[in-house]
Amino acid sequence: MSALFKITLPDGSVREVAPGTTPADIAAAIGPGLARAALAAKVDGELRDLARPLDGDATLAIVTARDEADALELVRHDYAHVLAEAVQSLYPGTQITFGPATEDGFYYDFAPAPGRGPFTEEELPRIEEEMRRIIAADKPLRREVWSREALIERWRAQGETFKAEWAAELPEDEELTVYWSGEDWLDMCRGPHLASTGKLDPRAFKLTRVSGAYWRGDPGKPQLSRIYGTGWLNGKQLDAYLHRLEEAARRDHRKLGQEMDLFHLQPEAHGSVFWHPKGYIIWRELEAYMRRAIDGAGYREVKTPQVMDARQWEQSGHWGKYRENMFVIPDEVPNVADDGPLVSGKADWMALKPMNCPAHVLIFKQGIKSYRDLPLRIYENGCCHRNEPHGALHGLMRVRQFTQDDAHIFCTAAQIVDEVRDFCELSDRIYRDFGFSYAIKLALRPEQRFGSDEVWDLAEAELRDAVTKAGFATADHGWEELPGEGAFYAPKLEWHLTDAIGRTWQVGTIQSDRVLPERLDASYVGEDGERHRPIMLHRAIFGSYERFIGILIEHYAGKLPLWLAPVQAVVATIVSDADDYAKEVVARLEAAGLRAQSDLRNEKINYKVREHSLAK
RNA sequence: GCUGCUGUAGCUCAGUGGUAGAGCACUCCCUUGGUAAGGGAGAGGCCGAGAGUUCAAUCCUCUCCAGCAGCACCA
Repeated sequence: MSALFKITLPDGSVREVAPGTTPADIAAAIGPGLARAALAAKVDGELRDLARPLDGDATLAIVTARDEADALELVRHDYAHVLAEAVQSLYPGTQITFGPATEDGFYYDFAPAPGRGPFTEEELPRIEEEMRRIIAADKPLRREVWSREALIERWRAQGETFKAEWAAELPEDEELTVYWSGEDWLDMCRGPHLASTGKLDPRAFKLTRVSGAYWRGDPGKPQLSRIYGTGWLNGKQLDAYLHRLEEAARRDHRKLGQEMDLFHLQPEAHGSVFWHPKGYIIWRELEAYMRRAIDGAGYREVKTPQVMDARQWEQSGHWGKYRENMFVIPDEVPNVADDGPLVSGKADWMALKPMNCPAHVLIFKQGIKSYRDLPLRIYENGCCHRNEPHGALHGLMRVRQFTQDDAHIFCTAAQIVDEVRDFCELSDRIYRDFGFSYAIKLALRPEQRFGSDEVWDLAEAELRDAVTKAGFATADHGWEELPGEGAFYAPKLEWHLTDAIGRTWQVGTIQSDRVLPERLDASYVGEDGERHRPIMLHRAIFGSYERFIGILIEHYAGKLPLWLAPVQAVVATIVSDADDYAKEVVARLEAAGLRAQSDLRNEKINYKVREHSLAK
C-alpha cells in the first residue's frame, strides 16, 4: 500500500490523501460550494487540471473566479480551444495551429482549407454560435499523455501538417499532452483546462476581428488566418471591456486631433505631421517645459546636422543593420533635365539622421575631454527620420519624422549608478506631473548580443542597483525584470506609463552603452593621464514629442485645459517663478484658441496637484 | 513589407454601367431674450491615381498610392 500524500492547503491545514486523489476530490471534501466554484488547482504554485491526480506531497490551492488573473488565463485558453473546435466543425479541411490567451482575450491561428481565403468578419457570428453550442454541450475536457510518435502519426493522418511539424520539434524532455473535448475532438496542449466546456460563460466572449499572422511569427513562413476574440469570466466583465474599447475610440488622438484642429497628415508627406497653430502651441509648451527641466538637471542643449555622410553611419554600425530604413540622398545637386526626371550624379551618399547618438559622440570628440568634464550631459530636441515599414505608421504614435527629447550622458563606470538614479528621479517627477502612473522594467540580455557575459552581468547589476538606490525597484512601482528583452548592445530600463483608461505606453528609456564609444573612438584623459573609453548613457523621457502629445491627447481625452495643471505643477517643482510661468502658459494657450472639445467640456475635471508640488 | 478591408463635397456617410446626393459645417438674407435655435437662398466634388474591358465607368478588371485593423518591425 502506497503512503498517503500530505497536502497543505492555503490556510495551513494539512490533509492526508491517498494516491489517485484529485484536487477536485479535495474541493468536494471541503465543501460543495467550493466544488462548484472550482476552476482549476494550483499545485506547488503550478496551475493544473482539477481532475489530474496528485502525485506527491504538495501545497494546494483551489482556483476560483476570485483568483481573477489565473481564472482569466484559464477561460481564455479554453475559449481558444472552443474556437478551434468550432471552426473545424464548420469548415472541414481547416488546419489548426496555435491559439493562446492574450491580454484581453484569445486568438487562434488557422490555415484555411485549400481553395478558400482567410476568414472574414462576416463569418464570425456563425462561428460564435457554434462556440455557444459547444459550450452548451458541456463537453468534458480530458487530459492524456501521448508519445511523440503517436502524436505525429495522429496529426499526419488528420492532415494537420503544422501540428505535426510542431510535435516533431517539441523538446525531448517535455511530456506531450493532448486534451480531448468530449470524445470527438482533440488538440495538443500543455494545459491546464477547465473540467468541461460548460464552465465557460456563453455570454462572456465575443469574436472581435480577423487578421493575418505568420506561422511562428516568421515573415518567411506561410501566413495564417487569425481569429481574435475577447473572453471574460462573466457577461458583466465583457460589457465593461467593450465599453472601454468605445472609450478608447472616443479618445483616439487622430480623431480628436482633427476635430480640435491640432494637426493633420496627408499622403504627400505620409508619416510626417503637419502641425496646426493650436497643436504646435502644445509642442512649444512641452519644449519650453522640458528645457527648464533639463537645464535644472545639468544638461547642455545642442543642435546637430540633419544630414550626414553615409560613411558616418557605416562606422557607427547603423548602416549595416538599418540601411533599409534610412532615407538616403545623393551628395550632389541632381541633374535635372528641362522636362526630364531627376537623375542623380555620382555615387556619394548622404543619409538623414535616424538617431542623434553618433552626432553627440562627434561633439564629445571635439577637443580633448578630461575626467573632470564627466559626467557630460548632452541634450537635443533631435529631429530624426526613419523610413518605417508602411504598415507600422499610426497617427502621431508611429511616424517617419519625429523629434526625440534625446540626451547622452558620457561618464565613467563609477558614475553610472548616480546618473541612472538621478534620471529615475527626474523621470518620476515629470511623469507624475503630467498625471501618469508608471512601471519601471529592466530589459535583460537578449540571446543574440555583443559583449561578454561578465560585461552583461556588470551592466545589468548597475541598472538594478541604481533603481534600487532611487527607491523604485519595488512591486508597487511596477518593478519587473524582462529576460531577453534588452538591446543587442546593452540592457535597458524602460518606463511604461499607464493612462486614464488603463492602457500602457512605453516611453522613457535609459541604457548604458560601451559599444558606440568604442566604434567611434571616443575617449577622455583620466586622472592617471591615460586615455579611457567613456560610457554612454542613452536616455529619453518623452521618447518623441509627436508620440507624447498623442498619448497626452488620449490620456486627457481632449480636455486640453487640464493639461495646464501638470505643466503648472511641474514648473512649481523646478523654478521659483512658477505662478507667473503658469499664468503665461495659460495665456498663450488660450490666445491660440485652444479649448476643450465641446462634447467633453462639461465632464468633471478632477486633477489634483501633487503634494510635493504644493509643498515647494 | 505581409493578410484583410477601405478611399464619393471641409467632416460623417448614402448611391448608380450613361459623368452624383443627404446631414453637419461654410457664405448671404430673415426670424429669435436664451449657451451645437428656426426659416430661406447659395457656394462647394475630373466619385484616390493610372491602364484595361465597354458605344459608355465613380460603379467591372489590373497596377499603383494612401488610410484602417492585425502581423512582423521599432537602432
